[in-house]
Amino acid sequence: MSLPPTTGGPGAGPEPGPDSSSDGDRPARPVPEATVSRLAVYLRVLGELRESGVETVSSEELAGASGVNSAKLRKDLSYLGSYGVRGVGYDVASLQQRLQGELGMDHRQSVALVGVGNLGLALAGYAGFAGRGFPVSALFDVDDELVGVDINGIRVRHVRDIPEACAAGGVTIGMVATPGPAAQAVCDLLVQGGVQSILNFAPVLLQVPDDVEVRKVDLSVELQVLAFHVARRQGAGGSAVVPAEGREPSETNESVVS
Amino acid sequence: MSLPPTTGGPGAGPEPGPDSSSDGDRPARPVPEATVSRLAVYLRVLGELRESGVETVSSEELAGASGVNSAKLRKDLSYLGSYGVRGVGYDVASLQQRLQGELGMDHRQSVALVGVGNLGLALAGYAGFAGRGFPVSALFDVDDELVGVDINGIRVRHVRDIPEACAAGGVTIGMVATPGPAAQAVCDLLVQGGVQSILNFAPVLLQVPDDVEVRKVDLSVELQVLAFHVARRQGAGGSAVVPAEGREPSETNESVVS
DNA sequence: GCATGTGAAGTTATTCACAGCG
DNA sequence: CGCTGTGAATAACTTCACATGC
Repeated sequence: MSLPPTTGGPGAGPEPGPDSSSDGDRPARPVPEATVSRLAVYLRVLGELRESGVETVSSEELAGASGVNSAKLRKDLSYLGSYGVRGVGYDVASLQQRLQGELGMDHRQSVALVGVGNLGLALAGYAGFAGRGFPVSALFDVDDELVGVDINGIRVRHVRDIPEACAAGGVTIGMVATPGPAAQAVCDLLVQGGVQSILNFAPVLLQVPDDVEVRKVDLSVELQVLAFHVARRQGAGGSAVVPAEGREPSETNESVVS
Repeated sequence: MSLPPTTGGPGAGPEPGPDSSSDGDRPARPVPEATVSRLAVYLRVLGELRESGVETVSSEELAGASGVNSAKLRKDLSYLGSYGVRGVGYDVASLQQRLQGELGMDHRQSVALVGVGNLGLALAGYAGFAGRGFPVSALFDVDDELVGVDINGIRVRHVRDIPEACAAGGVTIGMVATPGPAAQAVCDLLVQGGVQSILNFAPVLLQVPDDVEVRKVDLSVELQVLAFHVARRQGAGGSAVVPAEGREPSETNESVVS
């Protein structure tokens, strides 16, 4: 029960070298993690601009539409090299292409979704995925009622088929939308199938090998951060608490997706 | 088209003083933003520990179960004051209570959800919300097919009722799960209804007054960050790109939830 | 002239390492 | 003696401000 946290090694010490992959070439251009998330945002905005027929944008404009300030945007883009023209701005089409390349959109990304319950169904049907280059191409569940059912033209398969199906289908990204208790087992199956990137919606900490990347989306955490700010605004400073008429938080904590 | 970004002022210059609010009292305990998100995670883990009958945890254990290192956890908790016992650890129950207070769980949090489509339905039924103190208490949509329908015992109302219903129901948090183009209008209605915290699932940047807090959950961005790491691993360093057999990203970009 | 690209300064967050207390 | 709480050191990220080049 005391396994090491996400990133770190077994506990020995800090990692030996900055990059252990055998490529050996360039120091693998260090794009800061914070920058990567924003690149994805810029890419969407560029898509919208392109549809609107805009051919060129300044850092100021693109930044404004992305919700960041222009200096940050320029610094972010500078990690990819110079793709702007001084005194003019950026060419929308070519910057878009550059970002797509950088964000791995030139590799085919194949997404598998495990857990076709409440949330899973929504994710399976989420137009934003297919529309942005991440078509969900495989569905899995344990429920016999669901296995065999067609959703958006994709047949739900049993989770036991995950390793084989993922390996065969070249799945690069797995999404885990199962109840918490099932998540780790499912994750292991995905890893077994060669999946190296996992988006986890289950409220648990997934344990994975060092070469697998996990991102977690925790909706309750998002709400709680908002609740914090609500409390901050209303309750002001005090430490004493208002009893919140007639209802205590109580220890209810069933957790987990449906 | 050149509205100022989220936080900053009109753009004149740096703010005059460190704190311009008129409270004047304590510097309003500065809990770092990054810490707040983690407090929510600790709170969940504490709930699980409590259910397991654990009465005391060390920073090491709690940190491990939360996916952070122990120093960070201790520093995070230190912003709330000393609630641990040296040489022993933390009392699970009292720490849980303390965190609940800090995260606004002692105020009643009432959540309104706008957009009962694909994703909205899933969110409405997400057990994790109700179970963790965030019951969705109001549903809204524009679709006449949906208005009037009962979902989990809650009747869907028309979006035009948002201002009145939110004000009357004391809604503190609004969730926007509409298609992108509708999001801003919906957001305005929520703000009109007095909602000061919004969780936005639509792929657009919401424009709100300074006293309203918005958090954005963008699933495509999450996938793209993962895709970036996939590409980084496989494609290695090179700048030149593999044409990805037979399919270009193309300019398809319909975006938006169903 | 004008907007990019970038060193340098500033800010925020993480980690270290150890004093202090039960 | 063990584990918390925290100042100090480090690292990551952001913002500033201006040289650079079209």
